[in-house]
Amino acid sequence: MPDTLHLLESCLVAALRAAVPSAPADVDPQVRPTANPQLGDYQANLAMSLAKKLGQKPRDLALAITAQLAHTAAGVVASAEVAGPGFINLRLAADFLQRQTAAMLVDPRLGVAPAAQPEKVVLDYSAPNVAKEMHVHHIRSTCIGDALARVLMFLGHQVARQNHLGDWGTQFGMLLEHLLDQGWTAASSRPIEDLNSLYQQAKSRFDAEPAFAERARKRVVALQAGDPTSVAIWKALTEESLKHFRTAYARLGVLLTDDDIRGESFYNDLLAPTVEELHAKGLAVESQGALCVFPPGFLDRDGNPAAMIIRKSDGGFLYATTDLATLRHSVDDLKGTRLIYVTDARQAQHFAMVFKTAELAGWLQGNVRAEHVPFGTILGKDNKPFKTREGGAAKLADLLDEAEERARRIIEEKNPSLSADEKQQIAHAVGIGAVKYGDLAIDRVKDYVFDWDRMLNFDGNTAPYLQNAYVRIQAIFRKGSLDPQAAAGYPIVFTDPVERSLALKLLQLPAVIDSVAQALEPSRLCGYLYDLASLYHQFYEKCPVLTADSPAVRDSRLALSSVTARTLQKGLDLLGIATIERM
RNA sequence: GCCCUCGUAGCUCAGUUGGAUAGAGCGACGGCCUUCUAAGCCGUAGGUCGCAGGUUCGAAUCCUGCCGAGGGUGCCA
Repeated sequence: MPDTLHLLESCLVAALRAAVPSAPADVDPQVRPTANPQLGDYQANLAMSLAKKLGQKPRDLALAITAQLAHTAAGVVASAEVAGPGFINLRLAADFLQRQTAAMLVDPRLGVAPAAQPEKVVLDYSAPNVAKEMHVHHIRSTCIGDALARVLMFLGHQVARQNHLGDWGTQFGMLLEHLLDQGWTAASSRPIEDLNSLYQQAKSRFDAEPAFAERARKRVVALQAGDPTSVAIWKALTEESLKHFRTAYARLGVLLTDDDIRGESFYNDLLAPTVEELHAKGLAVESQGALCVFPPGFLDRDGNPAAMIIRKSDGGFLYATTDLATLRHSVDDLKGTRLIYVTDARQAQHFAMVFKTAELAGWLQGNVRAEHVPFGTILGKDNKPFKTREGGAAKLADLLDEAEERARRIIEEKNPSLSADEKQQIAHAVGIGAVKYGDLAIDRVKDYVFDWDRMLNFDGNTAPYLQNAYVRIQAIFRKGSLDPQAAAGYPIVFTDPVERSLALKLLQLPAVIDSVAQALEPSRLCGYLYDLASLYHQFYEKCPVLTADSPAVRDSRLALSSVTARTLQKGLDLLGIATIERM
């Protein structure tokens, strides 16, 4: 099926070219849904920005374009009116909308065309640290990255998920040294909770005992050189951590598997060659005993060129080295043309320096581009970074427990007759979904306040609200003993304005998905799904389905319900959130 | 000091890359269930879009300067 927005755009460009033959063919007609439905379905704003270039008055140009639309948009646009300084307000033909929606109903892809030019995307996200428990903050990279992976894959891109575990480097020196002091061997094993506190002990000693810190630094070098004892314990720690990560990922319902693990240790052998090449190219120079790159455009606190250290004075490597090696691997070995890094906004300058260095080194060139996808901090009610009541880092597992427990209590109250199994399943889908959606629905780059009442509310832009819209549709089909699939092929007719509004919204799905893939901003999909669910709830109030006035209207409403359900389900799936049959 | 991000209703947040009269939810107030899930819908109240300039047909959105918050700024990541 032709995409509604693209179709309108080509109608507008054709009308422009018919009205003004000298107009450029690649002009953006600036077609978008109107903010105010009273004015029309879509508006085209090209006349105002183009008028000056073409030497015409905006309104005259708009009128000339409008006159041509009768030919170029026959059967699609029912009316086009010029308003204000030169807006062209478009009202689409009802039968066009009805046919488009019916086509969407039978299309397995819901009208979303695969990308014209599929890309190899290397997507770096999640990246928890070995020997530490996952904490609340990890939901950000993990959920945002996972949603982006799903959207890009749905558009037909090849996505290489990269879980860049923190499994190497300075912190392991201190942890290993501390464990060896305690008599650890490779056979020692402790659950992740204990490792977490051992790590904290090691950190305190590192900060307080210079002699220990010195041994810890030497231990890093030993580990990186392959010392058997160090490596054996390191492997045991890693395996224990992987168990913990697998549990967390399964619970969150994200795509990541062991196959996606590309920890820092994976790049160990690439670090020295990367440094050597930068040195050979004259980009890295020695400064105060360390090897540094000074990418242009960055200043330190004294106003001097800012250093990015790629080799410490003791010979060790830092995360800049690893990130540069990772980037090269992504380009040279994985053949990625779009490299995406989903990390904390605090690393923005670090990545800007890494990308600039990679450009200068010739590793990022041509159609290959690297993008940092920054996100803000999760805050508590006190507007400070989210902590437990005791002031420690809040564990992700505890948060998810509480989410499911809160959801379970609400279900118990609202729908006590469900079976225990079903309550548990619903509590899981609703609780986890609410937390993930709460994270995804907010403009990525902003800090946000973690608020159970916002996330688990059944009104407003929340996962439960969307899940409930889906559940209500399933209830209709269940009540009528009908298969939602059976509605495929039913013609759609509008008998109430809300049906038309619902169809218009449904047909905006492709544009929204494209926009998410381009801006790497899942909240846009959330906003769309919320609008859609809200319209469906209005439809549900005003338009009885099973008891509609005629069989034709009933079938049409079944069709609208069916395609809405599929759109909600697909949209939530792209966000990594489950739908349920009852709640 | 320099650089980056953010500042929208009492609270939590949207605002389709510059479009028309800035929208939701919570909280407050008032309606709607013998009828497909009221886990919903409808209505009322609530705004100097941090402040001041600028750019233009048009600015919450872009530019400049202030104010405020957070972050970064060489041997952690």
